Amino acid sequence: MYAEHVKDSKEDGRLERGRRSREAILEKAVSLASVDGLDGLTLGRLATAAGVSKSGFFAHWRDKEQLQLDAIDWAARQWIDEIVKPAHQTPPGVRRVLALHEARLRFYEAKVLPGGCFFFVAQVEFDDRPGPVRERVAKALADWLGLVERVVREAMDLGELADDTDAAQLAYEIDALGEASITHAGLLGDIAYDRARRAVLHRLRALTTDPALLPED
Amino acid sequence: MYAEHVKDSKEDGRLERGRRSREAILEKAVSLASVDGLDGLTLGRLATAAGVSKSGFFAHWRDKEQLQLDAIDWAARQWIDEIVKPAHQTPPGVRRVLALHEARLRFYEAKVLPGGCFFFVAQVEFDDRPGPVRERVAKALADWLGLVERVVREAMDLGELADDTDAAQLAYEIDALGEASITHAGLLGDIAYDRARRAVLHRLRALTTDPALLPED
DNA sequence: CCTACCGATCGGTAGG
DNA sequence: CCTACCGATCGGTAGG
Repeated sequence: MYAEHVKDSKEDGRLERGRRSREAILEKAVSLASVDGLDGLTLGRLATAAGVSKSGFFAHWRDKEQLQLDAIDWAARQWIDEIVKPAHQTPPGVRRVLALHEARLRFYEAKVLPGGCFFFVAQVEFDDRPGPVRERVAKALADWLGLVERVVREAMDLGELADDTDAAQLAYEIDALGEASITHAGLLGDIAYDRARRAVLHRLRALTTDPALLPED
Repeated sequence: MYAEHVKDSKEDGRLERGRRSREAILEKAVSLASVDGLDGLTLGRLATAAGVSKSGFFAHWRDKEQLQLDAIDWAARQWIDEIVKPAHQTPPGVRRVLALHEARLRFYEAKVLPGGCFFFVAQVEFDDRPGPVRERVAKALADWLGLVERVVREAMDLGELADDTDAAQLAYEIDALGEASITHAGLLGDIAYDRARRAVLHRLRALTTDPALLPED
């Protein structure tokens, strides 16, 4: 770290410029891939969108697959910053379960990414294609489901959800109801987001020991 | 019709051969598109898979978009034959609602299409891309949701589902829970199909006036 | 010898 | 339906 800093100073901020360039390219890559997918994302269009030359990529990434892997990591950090962290401002328990789902739907509705969700597109592309990209996408999905499941268990431990709640099953349902809202909203209208919201709210109302913790419809 | 028949006889079955070739190509197209999408489907690979030359397509279709539109129609007929019709052997009511969902999951599990579901991939590709393909995909989704909703209303009319059931909301939830099972199963394992099955079963058990109509877990 | 790029072009393949 | 091609663009790499 120290060595890097010294070197960077001597060479007039080249490393720092490189790092910023890299982050800017990844942000564009995630944005474009949310529409066209990780394969539909071409280096030529990404270069144009990021304002660099095509060959400039190969100073940062060996090949397209390395770019795809780093884009997944960038999108995972965005997911944490934009969805997981805001939801953790809500107190633990059944309200935090709902807050996670609603933060996700707001992320979609606000069109933070033009295609709605990077991970959804990546999952559909790579669910049946072996390789390191698939493994990274699978890990991201498992991490998200694991997080939802832990927040559900927390609510059970606090006595806010019934003891016999199947946490993994509920995590699947919450994720499914959220995922489908993107394509349904895109094809049939924004009412899909309300459907996704009410589906989980009603599910939680049926499972909670204290309905007063949850909002009305 | 009569004129076509006469012409066909005269020309030694050419029209009939053309029709069969067309159907065989569409079947391959839907199969390949279920994995790589309607855009990922390239004419070169489709030609090889169907055992025809690339230029042979242009005897049947003006351009790639025409092929995509016909592939959607072919997949819609397959959906009716493989899912809707079998489910209609179950008596109307809450049991038929569940039968529709389970027929769909069996269609996925049996890998009738190698990618699982043609429509799911097409929806994700075209939900944010204007044009005639998008309109056809949107219509297919609306038709399916409309069918599920009508079967739900039928169950309400028969007194098997609560009077205050929101049929369109329930149709959204059933579709969402089914759709997500494909990517979840592909990335994390077949348990996703069981999760999708149990989610809808439990949802219907909570809404039915006669739990004896539904199976145990 | 390093980095972060540039303009130009490699061998192949896309839809038509 | 075939061979034979087109304009363009793909992922990736050359020298400077």
